[in-house]
Amino acid sequence: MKYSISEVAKKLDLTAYTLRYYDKEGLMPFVERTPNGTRVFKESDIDALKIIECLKSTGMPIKEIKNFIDWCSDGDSTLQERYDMFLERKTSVEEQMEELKKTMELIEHKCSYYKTALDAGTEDIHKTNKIGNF
Amino acid sequence: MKYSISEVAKKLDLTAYTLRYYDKEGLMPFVERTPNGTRVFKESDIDALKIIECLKSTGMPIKEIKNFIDWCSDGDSTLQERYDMFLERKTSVEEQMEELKKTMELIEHKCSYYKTALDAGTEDIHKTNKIGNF
DNA sequence: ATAAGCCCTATAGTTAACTCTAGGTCAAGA
DNA sequence: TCTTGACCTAGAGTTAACTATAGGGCTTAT
Repeated sequence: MKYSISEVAKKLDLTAYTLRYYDKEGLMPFVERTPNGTRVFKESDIDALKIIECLKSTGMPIKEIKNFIDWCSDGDSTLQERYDMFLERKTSVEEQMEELKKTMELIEHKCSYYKTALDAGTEDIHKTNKIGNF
Repeated sequence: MKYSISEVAKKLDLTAYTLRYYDKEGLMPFVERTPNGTRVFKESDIDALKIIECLKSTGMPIKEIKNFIDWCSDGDSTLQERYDMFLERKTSVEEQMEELKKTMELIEHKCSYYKTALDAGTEDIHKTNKIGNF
């Protein structure tokens, strides 16, 4: 099955602009073209784009994702680099999860703070203790 | 206890530039000044900045954080808005956690993919099945 | 009293990741 | 044939969030 750029954009919830931008940045060297230059995406290209989106969602900048794509093109000699990169991504995601957990605790604290204030009709209910007055 | 802008920057792992930028964007209307204009931070200002950092870490843009700060200045009439905002943040963080979990699964899959390839010395070990060739 | 070191404002510059416009090609339908 | 609509490139514009510079003011140590 083959897809046009706008079909892929819809599938991945991106715009065609974004996909062309990724291509320009060297993230999609594998996508083939018709003789007149139109991009033709195959199933495996979409899989690769899903990995790219995955890496992006870990906060990895596009230039670093390009390194990975280049390594992929370079073949088996870069297996170690790619393995190390994913291990590093794993660590990064773990840290982000920890960070989010802490954020969640503060947010939940604020939710109950405002619930109490709302029930009382005033924030003054909290003003007796010194912390958390925001 | 009072603090200078650079002391606060160090405490919160930000730069003085960033703090002045926040101030310019209206995030710190509560910070007092000496007669000649120098900012003087008190403990409660630092607490407020921690909340701002917390909101920022949920992905909230500075302009929306400013809305919240404005509501805080407006007093009890905005308690509902502030409560709703934190509930919304809570939902957002929950979604981000879900997203990160999915990301983690893919990353871990890639880790074992590359571990296997590395042990075999070649990525070809995976080439028999059609998916996941990246 | 003068230089160092911190503070200030206003404003310009940077970076990442898009997002859009202009100008053009090509294929299919009325 | 001619128009519509999808595709293309090159390059300009946008936005958020800083980051830095220029020019100036206090305070403190030599």
